[in-house]
Amino acid sequence: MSKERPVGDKPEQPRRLTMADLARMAGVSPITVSRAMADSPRVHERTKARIQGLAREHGYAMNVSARNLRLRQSHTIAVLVEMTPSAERPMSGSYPLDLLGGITQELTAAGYSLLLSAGHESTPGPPRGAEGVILLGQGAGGAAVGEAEAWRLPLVVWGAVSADDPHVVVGSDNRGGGAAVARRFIELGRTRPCFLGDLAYQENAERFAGFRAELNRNGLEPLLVNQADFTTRAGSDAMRGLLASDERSRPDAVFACNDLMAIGAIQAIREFGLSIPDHITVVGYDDTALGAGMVPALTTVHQDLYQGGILLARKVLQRIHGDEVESEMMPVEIVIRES
Amino acid sequence: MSKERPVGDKPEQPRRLTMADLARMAGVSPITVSRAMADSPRVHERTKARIQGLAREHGYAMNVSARNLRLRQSHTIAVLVEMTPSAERPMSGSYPLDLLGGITQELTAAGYSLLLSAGHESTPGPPRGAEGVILLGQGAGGAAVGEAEAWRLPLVVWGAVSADDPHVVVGSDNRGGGAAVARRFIELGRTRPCFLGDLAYQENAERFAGFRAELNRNGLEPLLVNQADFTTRAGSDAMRGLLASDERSRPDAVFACNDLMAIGAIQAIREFGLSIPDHITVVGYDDTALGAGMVPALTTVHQDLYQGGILLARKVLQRIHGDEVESEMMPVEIVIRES
DNA sequence: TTGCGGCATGGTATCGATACCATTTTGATG
DNA sequence: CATCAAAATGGTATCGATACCATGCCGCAA
Repeated sequence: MSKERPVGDKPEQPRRLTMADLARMAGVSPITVSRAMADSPRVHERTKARIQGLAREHGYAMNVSARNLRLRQSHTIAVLVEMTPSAERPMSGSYPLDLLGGITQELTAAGYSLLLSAGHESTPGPPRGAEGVILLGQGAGGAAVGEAEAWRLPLVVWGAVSADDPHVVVGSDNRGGGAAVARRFIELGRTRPCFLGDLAYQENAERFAGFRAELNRNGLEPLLVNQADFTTRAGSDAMRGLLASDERSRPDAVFACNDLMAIGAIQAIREFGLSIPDHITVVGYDDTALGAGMVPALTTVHQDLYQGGILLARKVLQRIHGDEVESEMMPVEIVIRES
Repeated sequence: MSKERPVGDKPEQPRRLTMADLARMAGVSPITVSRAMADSPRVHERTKARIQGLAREHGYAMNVSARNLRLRQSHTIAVLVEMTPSAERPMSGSYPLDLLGGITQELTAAGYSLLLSAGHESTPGPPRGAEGVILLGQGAGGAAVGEAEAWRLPLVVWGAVSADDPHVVVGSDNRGGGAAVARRFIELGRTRPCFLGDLAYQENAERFAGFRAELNRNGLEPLLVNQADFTTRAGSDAMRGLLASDERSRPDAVFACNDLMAIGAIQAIREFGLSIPDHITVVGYDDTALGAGMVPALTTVHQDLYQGGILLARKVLQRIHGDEVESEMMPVEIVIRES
């Protein structure tokens, strides 16, 4: 006897297939269908195959809400991205997108979904039903961290890794990147290295720290140009200032805290009539497509952001499963090109 | 009598607050709590306030799965992003991220969540439980569209808008952008315009079409340099080729299909010893931060991607509500700077 | 033939929120 | 004070999938 729908909620749709429907078709009970779909060993292979076949044939899609309700879980991770206008933050370029790629890959592989939220929303609570949170954008220093932490959910942050930070942070090895650049300069025999960038940002501070430490080990002290902006224009301006000085004290090696500034610096140097890399060598950071396509191709520090995303995802999942998780630094690699 | 949990699923957690709990605390029935939380007019203001107060005080968070199950909806939109390695596709930069920003804003405002998926996953079906799909990345031409369409869900695509396309597409007015650049060149009195870009991409083809049509109306015919790559290097190379030709036929105005190529072209022109914009004027497309920060600052065509995201979101929601929806072109605007 | 362990499967209750319909309460008017 | 409409609230069933426990069935040893 076909049951009329006693609840008149939405009589429009033809009502999607349920496990009960499949069960009727296969001549088994709903619970058996459930087991078959979960590939449980408690169902005979023959039955299982038949049911799975039927499911595929009729395009059965499981109702996630029902499953999640029964299982008391959502299989969902929230990713919060602080998307700010671009001018003020170093969050230029597609870097969050690369991270997202890695996160997506790892989460979907684990059967989880990714719920995206933008920062500064009016929602007071955590994104609906998320089991964990990944925070992208302003590192472990910003206000968003505190807010996210208040939700009492497993939290992982992308940013600058520091030992005394209580959060689980994944970030690239900024210090190591700086050191690698320093080593490169030393190999090239440069003696008047210079750093361009704003130390107010934790990441830049780390890069400079690594850079300086390595130089000091070799008896050198870098010149620091604290430049607040992140644009090519900022790079040019800063560089022009340096070039104006006495030839004897003029830098012969410039480490810019990102590719944009490095490109600006290169422009200024060439306009000034000096050659790259003969007179001055320039190294950037980020390995953007832009720097790679330039003439001369930019030497830069590459961070594998996709891999970073994978790591972030893996760590939230581990925290959800109750494992202890530590912060981690991604190795970076200096890509030597023409500058 | 306190009920023991008959099902021994997960005895660990302290079990989150439910409406029934709130109901007990407030001395009302669960259904009243439900109404109060939904701000229904069927509950006395006094009661409503009391219940909402309790909820806030105890940090009550509604179980989304249960709600969605009962309501037969998920309040979730899937966003598919075709994230490809970057070298080959024009999807450079942060443009999908800007779109995502707009989408997020509009969806969360409407009480919907955004489920992010990366392209080329092994998942055969639509993202779990989504009510609609937004496709970002390869426009209405790629393979992903067909796949997404097979899911029978309301679908909206970002890409090149064309009249004969059966899909709902949102994209910027590429043709209009091209025309605007043409008008600019004509205003400046240029007579030998040139277009740099790969017409294999629908968007570029549109830009060229608009550019050419407007020039033709003024008795001019643009030179087309079909360049397959999208990098600055490609821009330089193409430009060097043009500069090598006879001075009489050398272009005096270059429209590059994106900012990167425009920048490359500018580099080549300056290396060649010509001045910008006196000898040759250059216009890009996209209005990236990069072009804006350059010296000389790049004149370019700006598209409001954030607004585009809002539009995409709005259209899926409309389709979900059963409204007829048409494709739409976003207006673009030429930003005149120094090049 | 009888008894028993193990495998395959089914019945029933449950996750938490909400629609439908019923019931109680309130307020207003004759 | 009685009567009735409107307002406020509650009981019960339900969304779809799954955990627990029970049952039916098989073959094999005694």
